Amino acid sequence: MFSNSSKYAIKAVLFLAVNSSEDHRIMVKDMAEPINVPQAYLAKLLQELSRKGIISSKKGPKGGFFLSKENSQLTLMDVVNVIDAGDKFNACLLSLEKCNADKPCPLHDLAIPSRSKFIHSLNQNSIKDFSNQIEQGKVFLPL
Amino acid sequence: MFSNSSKYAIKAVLFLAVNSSEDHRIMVKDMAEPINVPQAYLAKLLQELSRKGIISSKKGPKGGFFLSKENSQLTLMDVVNVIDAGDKFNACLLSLEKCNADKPCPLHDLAIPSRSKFIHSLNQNSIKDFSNQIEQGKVFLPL
DNA sequence: TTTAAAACATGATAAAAATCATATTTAGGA
DNA sequence: TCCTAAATATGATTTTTATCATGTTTTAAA
Repeated sequence: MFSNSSKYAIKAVLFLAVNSSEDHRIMVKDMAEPINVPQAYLAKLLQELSRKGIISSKKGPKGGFFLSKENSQLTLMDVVNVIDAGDKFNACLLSLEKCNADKPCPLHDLAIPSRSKFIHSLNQNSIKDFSNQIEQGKVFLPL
Repeated sequence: MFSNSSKYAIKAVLFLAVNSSEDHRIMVKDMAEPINVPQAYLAKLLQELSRKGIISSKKGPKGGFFLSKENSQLTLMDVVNVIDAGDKFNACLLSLEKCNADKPCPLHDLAIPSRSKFIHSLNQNSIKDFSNQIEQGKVFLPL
């Protein structure tokens, strides 16, 4: 479903959503271990997310990464779209070019309805929504 | 979701289900193009499926691959379990070790219910069921 | 204004997945 | 029996993904 990279990116963004703010930035080296992602790889991912405007950053001493108000209005779909290119969520499960609702492949009807629901949630819930859920103890982080 | 390899394997098995029989075997070179899979790669996959008892084969002239009655009682889950190792269908979407129904990760409840349904269908429907659906024109092959 | 701490940019290496190639074994038919 | 057509076994190559490493730029603070 998700590549390793986008799993890492999601974990990082959720971590920032819960733990960072405009004036409390977090350095790569302080989040790599808590979210269990190799530090150098995480750095690369965070830089890309930052470059694409998904997260914010500040250079130099006391610098680090954080989510702005605007950032946390984005969705996890925005996050994975930056990391994994290509429209993987709308592709046929068997990668059949011709597969569609009219001429469905054998797996289409088994998979698409539930998948659309999932995609919809990814598109509807903002990052902020997720961090709220975490803070309310409805879902859990140990990442 | 599925690796490239298991997509190929599923396509091959469905093709055999519809087109082959105990006494009408099909050669790699005659199925590679119809199902749109590189021939040498397909050969390797078919050989593995055969070795693991998912499909049947006969060597030598007039040989080829086919599904026995028993083979077609297997499920697509059996197919992918042979090709993609590891319990990928029950793993957390974020690969979190600690994620479970009691302490769900933020994506758990969005994904698991629909995913379980899909997994259930993969486990319940036999290959024969799928080829029936194809023959009845309910689902379509162009692979 | 100098120093050091941070992100940033870029490229190198490693591991995994996909693809290709080829020699060996089996079996049908002349 | 011999030839040939097929699967089988095995390994090599390529491509993609994941990971590591290192020099450059920015900026806070002494």
